[in-house]
Amino acid sequence: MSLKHGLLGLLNYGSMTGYELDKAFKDSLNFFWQAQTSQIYRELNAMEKLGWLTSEVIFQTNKPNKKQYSITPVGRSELKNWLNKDIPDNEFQIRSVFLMKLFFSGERSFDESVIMLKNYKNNCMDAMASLYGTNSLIELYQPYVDKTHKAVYWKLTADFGKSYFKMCLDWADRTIKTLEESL
Amino acid sequence: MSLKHGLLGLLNYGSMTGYELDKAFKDSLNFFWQAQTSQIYRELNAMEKLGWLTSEVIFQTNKPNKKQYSITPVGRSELKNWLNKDIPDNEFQIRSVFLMKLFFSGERSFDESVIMLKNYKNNCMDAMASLYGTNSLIELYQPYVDKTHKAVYWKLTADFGKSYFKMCLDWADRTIKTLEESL
DNA sequence: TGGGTCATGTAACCTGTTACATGATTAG
DNA sequence: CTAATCATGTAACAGGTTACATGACCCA
Repeated sequence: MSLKHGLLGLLNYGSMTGYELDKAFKDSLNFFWQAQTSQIYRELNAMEKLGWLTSEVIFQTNKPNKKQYSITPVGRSELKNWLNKDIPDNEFQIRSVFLMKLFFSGERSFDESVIMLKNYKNNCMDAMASLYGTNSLIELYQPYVDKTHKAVYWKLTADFGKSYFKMCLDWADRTIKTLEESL
Repeated sequence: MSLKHGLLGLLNYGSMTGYELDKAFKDSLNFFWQAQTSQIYRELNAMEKLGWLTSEVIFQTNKPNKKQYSITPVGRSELKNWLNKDIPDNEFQIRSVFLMKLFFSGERSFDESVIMLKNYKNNCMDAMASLYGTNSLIELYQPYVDKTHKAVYWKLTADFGKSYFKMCLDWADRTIKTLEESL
């Protein structure tokens, strides 16, 4: 149940509509968690039923009406609880279609494997580039987060990403060499 | 649809029962893909309906009967097809409850964050240790894989894991230091 | 006599994905 | 005129998780 808690964490910074949450989510948590817009709306409904949120309809002229969600005390204590609960071991596991394909690459040609690895490198480079762009996002959102030092944690997650993709690129280079030498 | 293809890949090495597949899966693919036993049985049924597999009941005395699955030509071509199909971009994304908690760690104390990071390090060390154990598994399974060089790809995926967990440990050390200095 | 191995599942549930629907306003 | 932004969803499906069920054999 992490998507719910991610939304809870964002609403803890301030009340927002589903639409705004969707954008905030995609600007911040998206690098380590993904969610479809439709899923966000569904979860917000469920969370309201759980009593974690309340909603208020805001009428607008010239624009569609909107529904603003606010975190409740119950929601806030749920967030703290979740934060301090141990993460189960299986949450640390890797899930990678890419590695699964590599595992079975004995079933195809050397060239096809190398093409996949080169595509992989391109993906990593793109992901890394977008992480270097988060610095400006962090500054953009900083005023909305009450205590400034909280942004430190955002930066730490971004650092993880940078280290991760760098490691992937290095590994891919070594792997391509290993394959070339095994010919 | 990667679990189906993982099972297909294993059955491509030789016919097996659900029970044997479950064990082979957990000995090999488990580091980058996870599946419950019940899910494996369910998927085998679905794959048979798709015509990717055939099954044959083997009667046994003193032991429960078993059902052996064999890959069909359709299944084999599905496997090759899947291997050479491009991996969609979203398959490269990270999903990490751990990073989500770190992101929101401004909501809790410094000590609690550090405890989480130390737990994380322990998890990484365990995972790394179990990867160093795969070498013997690779040798164990090698006779079952027709062409010996296929084990190269298994080793490459294990190398990824080792690099990954090493990177995680280094990052966690740096992160703990950063947090200590920010006090 | 208790726990591990062998062997196969069902049912309910939760989460995530894909496709679709609507419709006004505003900036280039 | 056309694309983006604002704003909220529903429905169907796919995939993964959890809990439960059964029962014999074998070894310590």
